[in-house]
Amino acid sequence: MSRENREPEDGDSAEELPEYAERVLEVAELIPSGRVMTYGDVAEWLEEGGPRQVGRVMALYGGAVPWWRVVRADGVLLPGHELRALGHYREEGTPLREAARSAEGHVPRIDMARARWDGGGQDHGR
DNA sequence: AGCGTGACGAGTA
DNA sequence: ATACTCGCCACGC
Repeated sequence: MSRENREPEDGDSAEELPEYAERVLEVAELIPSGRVMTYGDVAEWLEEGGPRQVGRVMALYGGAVPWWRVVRADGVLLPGHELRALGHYREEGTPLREAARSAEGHVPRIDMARARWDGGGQDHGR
């Protein structure tokens, strides 16, 4: 019960963001500094779509929000933006998991067990 | 209309 | 720990 609320959104400009995208970005902005949420978590929170849909939104409009706080469930940093993300994580104190042996070019992953944010038990208009 | 692709995720080998 | 498969769903060709 969510796939029928389609708004044609005619030629009027100013807001071309699909409602779903807007919600995803909204959640992304809620994530506290130093914490992260997975794509799947966001989707569950919204009770709509799935990880891939959230990922699509982030890929397209993520630049407008703290995109580094929305991560993959396995904690792997976003390919292509690893250094930028890493900078934010170190700055925010996000728990990271570095390999015991530091190999060159190896990038740390997020310590999901500690960094994952559940939503703080907040309510999201339900 | 089918088919491949993806800022995904969980399960299996 | 890595590799592969399958399920998922919106998009583009």
